[in-house]
Amino acid sequence: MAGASRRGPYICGIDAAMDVVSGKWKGLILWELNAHRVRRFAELRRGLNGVSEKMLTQHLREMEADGLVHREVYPEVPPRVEYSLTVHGRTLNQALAPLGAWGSERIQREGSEVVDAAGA
Amino acid sequence: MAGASRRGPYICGIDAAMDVVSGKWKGLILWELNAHRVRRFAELRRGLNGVSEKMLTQHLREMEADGLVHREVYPEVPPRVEYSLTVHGRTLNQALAPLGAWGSERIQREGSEVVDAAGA
DNA sequence: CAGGATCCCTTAGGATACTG
DNA sequence: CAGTATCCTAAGGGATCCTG
Repeated sequence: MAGASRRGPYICGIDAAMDVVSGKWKGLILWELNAHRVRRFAELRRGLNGVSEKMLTQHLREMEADGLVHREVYPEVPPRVEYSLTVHGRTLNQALAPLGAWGSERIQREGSEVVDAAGA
Repeated sequence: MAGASRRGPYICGIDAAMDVVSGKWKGLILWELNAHRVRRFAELRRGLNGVSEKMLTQHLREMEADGLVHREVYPEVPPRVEYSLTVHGRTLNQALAPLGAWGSERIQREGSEVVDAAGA
């Protein structure tokens, strides 16, 4: 599968986590599913403004394979599929929180000087 | 510049943080510099087994531009350059810690069943 | 509605050779 | 030693069309 996770031998935890999170929309999908608990395909598409059907499907499938997302199919017509986070998805979201905070701070001070506390 | 950070408008903190961390070796560089405090180019290369000179330079330059890494050049011969983390680099490392822990746990249970606590 | 299939473009990543 | 320059491949991402 194209774009699937490596699942290869990892050097460290960051490595393994990044492997699972890398992908243009995965962070947002996590965010969306965490905020709404349950979302349908079309709802997610609207939430992730600009994502193509292919990419959304692909990311969703990878995240499902990685055990982050649960996919519930209702055998109805018209078809209905609901996505939600698994417990792993939720713990990942929590682990991501500090990083999100760091990023937010970074956005705040965008443009200000960059400190240097290197060797000095 | 190829592979440079977007620095574009970010949707959320995760987005901004991921932008700065994405890159095959950045996590490891952060790790190396955090562990050793100061590293020379060749030392980093050895630490990051398999990285090419080009990629190491490229990543280092991007991280420098992002204010994560400090580059100290000693005008000697033979040339000597020392890399270290800035305070931003160190806080990023701290923000990354929970994610690293999550990834480590994930590696541990590799192969075990993937829980499903979705809609149920 | 949800998504599979296909084609195409852009980007990340890497090998190698050369230089201050 | 610490890069820079160049070339190449692989993977990520996306548009569009088609189907259960």
